[in-house]
Amino acid sequence: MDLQHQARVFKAFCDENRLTILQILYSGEKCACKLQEELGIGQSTLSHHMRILCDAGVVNARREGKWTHYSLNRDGGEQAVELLRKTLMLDK
Amino acid sequence: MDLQHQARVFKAFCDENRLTILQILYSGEKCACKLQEELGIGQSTLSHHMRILCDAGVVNARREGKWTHYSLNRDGGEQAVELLRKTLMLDK
DNA sequence: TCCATGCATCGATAGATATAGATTTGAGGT
DNA sequence: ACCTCAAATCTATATCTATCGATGCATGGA
Repeated sequence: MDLQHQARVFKAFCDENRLTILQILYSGEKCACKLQEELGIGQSTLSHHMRILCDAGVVNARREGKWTHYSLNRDGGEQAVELLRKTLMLDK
Repeated sequence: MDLQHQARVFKAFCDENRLTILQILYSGEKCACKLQEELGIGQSTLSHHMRILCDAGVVNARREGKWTHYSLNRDGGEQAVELLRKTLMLDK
């Protein structure tokens, strides 16, 4: 088991801004500028959080021209839940 | 939704030492000294991690005389998984 | 091709976390 | 009551993370 990878995935859920981003994305795909506006944070800070969420596999990024649109990744989410179940040895 | 509480629970799984502790506890209840020995960390550091795990509700502490024995908390684990499912809007 | 714009990356900094050593607390044992 | 020992708490510090501003890098339009 790759503990480092595991820790990296769960870090996606350790920050209040990232949790808020997930909540916003539940209502559908959103542009980066929209997320930045709703959170009231700097552009580089949002980019930092989106990278962590994408790396964890729970968010998708779709590039369309100049804009990047983000959305929830259901499969990645299911995998994260499964990973937590394994971590806590709740499989059976 | 209390994002702060949510973030605090998931922080339990963001550290490699804490993930290792969970793995060790899967084989059954363990004394603090045993965990400290297996991890090769200081006593105060282990106490710090155990506090985070207990506060997150995924580990139980049982005081028996001078020793404290730690074990996995199944219910707390299930709740953490449920919380993650809610966070990722995977409830159906 | 040059400029404007959206986003990633870089550099710096403040705040949070992990760690260890020292001290305190609490439960036995003498 | 005193001593001993296990574990929590305190204090200090090094590392990590979140944040912002500046810069770089694309893409699209003039």
